[in-house]
Amino acid sequence: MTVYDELVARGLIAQVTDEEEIKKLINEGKAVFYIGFDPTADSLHVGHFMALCLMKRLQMAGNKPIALIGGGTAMVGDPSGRTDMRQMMTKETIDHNAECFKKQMSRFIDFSEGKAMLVNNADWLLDLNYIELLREIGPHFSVNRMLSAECYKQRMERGLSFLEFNYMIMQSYDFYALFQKYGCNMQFGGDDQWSNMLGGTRLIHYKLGKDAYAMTINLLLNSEGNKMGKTQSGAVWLDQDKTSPFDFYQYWRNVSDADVLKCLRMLTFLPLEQIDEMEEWEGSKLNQAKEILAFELTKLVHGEEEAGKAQEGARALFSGGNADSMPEVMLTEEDFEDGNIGILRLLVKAGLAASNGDARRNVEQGGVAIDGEKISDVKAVVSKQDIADGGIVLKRGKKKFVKVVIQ
RNA sequence: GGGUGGAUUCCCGAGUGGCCAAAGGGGACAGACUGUAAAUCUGCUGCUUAAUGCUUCGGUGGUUCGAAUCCACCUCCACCCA
Repeated sequence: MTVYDELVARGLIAQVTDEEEIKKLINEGKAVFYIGFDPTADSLHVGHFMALCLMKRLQMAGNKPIALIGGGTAMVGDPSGRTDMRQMMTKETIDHNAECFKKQMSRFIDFSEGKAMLVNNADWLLDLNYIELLREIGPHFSVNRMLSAECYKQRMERGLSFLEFNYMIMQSYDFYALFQKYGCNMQFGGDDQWSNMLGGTRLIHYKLGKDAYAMTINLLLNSEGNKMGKTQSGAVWLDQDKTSPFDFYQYWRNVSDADVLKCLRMLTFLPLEQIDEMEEWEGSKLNQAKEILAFELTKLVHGEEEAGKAQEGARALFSGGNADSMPEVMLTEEDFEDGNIGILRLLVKAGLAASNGDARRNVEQGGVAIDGEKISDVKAVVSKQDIADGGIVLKRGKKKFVKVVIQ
């Protein structure tokens, strides 16, 4: 099976500019392609992960990836598919984030011996001269066409600033610059980037009379049509200090039935035949597929050891037992009064409840347990000795566990 | 620059002087049922408390016994006109 066919079979490809040509290039390992990542946070998240996997797949097939960090484009902010303007970020924040991205990326992509490149568009965008740029590429962009682009649709109702409107031009310029500098002939990106990417191919065509190609990958949506990789407390990060391997594992362990196979295909490197077999699994057997998904992804992001720990921890916990690898919370002397701590305060301290009121509610509704024993009295107290002796497992709801220990 | 309409709790959105910690919906959270899934049903959703109390309706001042609601100024947003 060729790389291209595999990408199709995994449901990754959304749109392409020239299927035949792209197929040929990447199957023969002749593509020099880039994917842009705007450093809008200090860690990559699941959305980026998909793109990194794609890079890896193509790199393994002999193509050369260029990871572009958008130090320049982040100064502008991509309005695609957004309802609100992004918060403007300072140069310092962007630089810091770019550094973090760099570190994380090198864990996935092999940058050695010129097998891949890492560049930052701040290097060429920041020094552009306004009038020069306008005269050089301005004539090639039709405002009418830009305004009709799908990615601005939502913004046409709520307002689009001139700053953000220029994002497409910056991204197009990137492609144009990379094409000239490094012979980059292809751009990949999320499907929401389609119009920005077309801008680049068009610019290259007008300015240089050459052909460049673009391909988008499907966004990872769940069966309800929402973007995956988001929780109520924010994104699922690849940085273990922001999302622990255990939480990362749990996120995938908990995907709904309807989404497991899709996630396995799109995100893991498991052979397609193996995934196809799982198609037959029904009912509770699908739970096994979720375990595989969670393990595989945690392994890719945090390594096999962490993945193993997360899996064992989760298994032990959900089969009613205790576990070593779960989030731990330390209490100090000041947290106790007369050698005791109230259950409500304990929940708040452990980060399992937002406030005393929240904690109270959870206790009253029967959602709190210590070492497997339900606590139904909001006035219950836990003594220091009980915790000191090996710690206790505090549970809120069905899936939230914390090990409480004393410093 | 001129005009009009807006800003309410996580989101949408009602409320136009006391009965408002603020309807309704969504989401989130907890419980039941399950398979750490989905669907369904129930509860719950500012902080604090034993009761009570405290802080909130874009901002700042004001009127009033009493303001999310009335007035003034300001900030921001949308639409129309230039």
